[in-house]
Amino acid sequence: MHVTTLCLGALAFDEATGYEIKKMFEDGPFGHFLEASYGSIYPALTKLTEEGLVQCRVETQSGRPDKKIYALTEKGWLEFRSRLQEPPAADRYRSEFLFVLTFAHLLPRDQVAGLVDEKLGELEAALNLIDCSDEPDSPGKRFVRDYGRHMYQSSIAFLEENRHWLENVDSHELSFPDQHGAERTLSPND
Amino acid sequence: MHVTTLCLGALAFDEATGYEIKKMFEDGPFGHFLEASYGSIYPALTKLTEEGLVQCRVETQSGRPDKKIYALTEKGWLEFRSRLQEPPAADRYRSEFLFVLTFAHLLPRDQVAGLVDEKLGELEAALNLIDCSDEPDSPGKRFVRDYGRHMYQSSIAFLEENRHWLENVDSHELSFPDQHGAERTLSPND
DNA sequence: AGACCATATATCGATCCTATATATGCCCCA
DNA sequence: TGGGGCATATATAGGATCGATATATGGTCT
Repeated sequence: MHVTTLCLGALAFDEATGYEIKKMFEDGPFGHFLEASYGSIYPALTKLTEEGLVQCRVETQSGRPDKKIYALTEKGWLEFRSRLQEPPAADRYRSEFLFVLTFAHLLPRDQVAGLVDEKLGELEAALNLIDCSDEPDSPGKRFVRDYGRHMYQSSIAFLEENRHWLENVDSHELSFPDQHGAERTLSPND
Repeated sequence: MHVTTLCLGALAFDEATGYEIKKMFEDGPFGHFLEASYGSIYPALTKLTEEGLVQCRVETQSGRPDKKIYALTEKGWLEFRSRLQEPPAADRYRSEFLFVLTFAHLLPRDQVAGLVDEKLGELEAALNLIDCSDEPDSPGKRFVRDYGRHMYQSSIAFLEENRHWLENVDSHELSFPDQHGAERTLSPND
């Protein structure tokens, strides 16, 4: 799904500037499950304007660059509804946290505990952000927000209940294996 | 985190070809939480070879391109352990599924139900894939696998228990609003 | 006073993905 | 027995996207 489609979705809620659209991917309705950078949003808005799917109204400001407020045209509205029909791509989850934990046996115990603590803090903060956000004004928004809260809570619960499996292990394989990783491991018992 | 680091991690398990590394991001130990394409893996392996972090052994084959089997050097091993010390970037979750559901009120009821059904199918398939995979040989691998299973189960549970909030709504706002999305909505009651 | 953050647009370079090219053997189904 | 599709295996061109930075100023915090 192209960034232009995401921008159409953002503008389907209300007219907005590029800056405000970016914030929708942080705090707003798309927070926690979508991201887009200025480097993709601004070119997308330019392209949408050229295609007649959005229109731009300029508000002059002093001290800051002029505000360019974008709004859907009727053509853009129809185009967005058409794109919503297409099957969405598969969800993607990228976690360097889990990547590092995969190699917990190569790290000192304290560091593993620190990583888990930090992740728990992030998850709590994200949960808090959800609960402080505006009340959703549509069933879709509500559903998505509740889904996010559920998943964060579930993640916290798992980490708290299972972290001991990572932190209470004795063996730490810290040496370079003779041939390759799977063949030979070293532990304090060797 | 750079793809080169991910490749070092893959080779920390065992020597492998580029093709096999790619599979590790689908079925293998990194399945479900990391992705990398050929377009990034092959250049990464070339770069790692130039830097002396991995070495390459060629096995000739008939009918297929020669197998290039890559293995960590001791320098690569030390480099990988060093990179594991660095704090991992924040997790990223991208869901076009949730994006579309945010606009559930713009879609026919059947289509919403279809999307949820399809997502449930994907989640069940992913769960099944985890349960069919090899037994993990390290606490880290086991933890990560169990985390994945937990989150898939949690997602399934939420969708089954809450889908009715999306599917049993009456109002569908299908027209282009006069000014912009937030100002005026149409429903059968208007 | 000074540091930093919010506002606001814009772009360069690096990174990464998607799609494709190439080549062949195997399995399945008709 | 033929054909389609899939698995194996490397490689790259082109496009999409991100991260960092530039610019400018007013407000808040210390």
